[in-house]
Amino acid sequence: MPPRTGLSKAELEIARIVWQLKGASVRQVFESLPSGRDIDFSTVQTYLRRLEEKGYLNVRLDGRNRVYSPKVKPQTVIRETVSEMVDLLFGGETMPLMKHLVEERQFSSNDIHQLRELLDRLEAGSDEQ
Amino acid sequence: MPPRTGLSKAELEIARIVWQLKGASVRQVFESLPSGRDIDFSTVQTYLRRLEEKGYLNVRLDGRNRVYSPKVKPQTVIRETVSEMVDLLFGGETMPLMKHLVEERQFSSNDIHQLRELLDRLEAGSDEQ
DNA sequence: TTGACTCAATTACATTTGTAAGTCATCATC
DNA sequence: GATGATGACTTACAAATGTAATTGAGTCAA
Repeated sequence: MPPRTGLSKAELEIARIVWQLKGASVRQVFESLPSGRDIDFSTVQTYLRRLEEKGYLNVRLDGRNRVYSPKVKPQTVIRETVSEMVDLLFGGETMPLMKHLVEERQFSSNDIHQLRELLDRLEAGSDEQ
Repeated sequence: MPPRTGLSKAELEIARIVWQLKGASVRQVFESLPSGRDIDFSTVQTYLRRLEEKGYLNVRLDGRNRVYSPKVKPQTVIRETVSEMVDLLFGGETMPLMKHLVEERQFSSNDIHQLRELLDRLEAGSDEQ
């Protein structure tokens, strides 16, 4: 397979809907757009087609409807996108992003608790190597 | 001022160099490109011009050299870019990104230590409201 | 059986982005 | 004072992106 080329913003937006629905027709995606998001049905068609062309989605025919489903795992797309962003904004270093997030975004005390647990688990599990 | 439009990847790359140098001529930016990054001098010129047009950089003339300096604070650009990414990838929720980062990226035990401290400070300081 | 719809497929088109070439002025040097 | 480097400024141009109109076929209800 040719090296996937990145997703544009609009494509990512649409891909996320397909991921959530775990496969969907153009119409389903169209109808799942958040209310503020006012784009044409045929625009959605275009994005889905491009996502398929780029190798991110599979298509199958259900009668005469195309049903799109994830091909590349969301996990993978997320990893790649985040990685690119870390490179671009922080020269590839994760810690500055972590600091940025902790300092600039909102967390409930429950969130903080969960984060602590994540860190605990990390340390516990970091016995390899 | 017109609402700044987002930065493209190439523009962000160049902007970061200007931030680091805290102001630089085209040539200085050009020479600060990492060795692998092989783009033309005039390409750098174009990116800097666009960054200025978009309102992200200031220019001043030093003799016949243009010296570009940050206009919008890096902090702000970072906040906006991260925010957009969180919206796009995680529907605006920060926690899933935090989990992703903790689970998918590498941290030294010192990093983990620092993160714990950040969280401590957060909780300590979260007395406002 | 004729609209009204729905959908697939194709085509369109302006804007943005990544990248650079061309032109003209200036400066330093030979 | 011709020549080479430097840089500003202008222009270029293909690819990617955001967005949609058009066309044509199939389906359903009246």
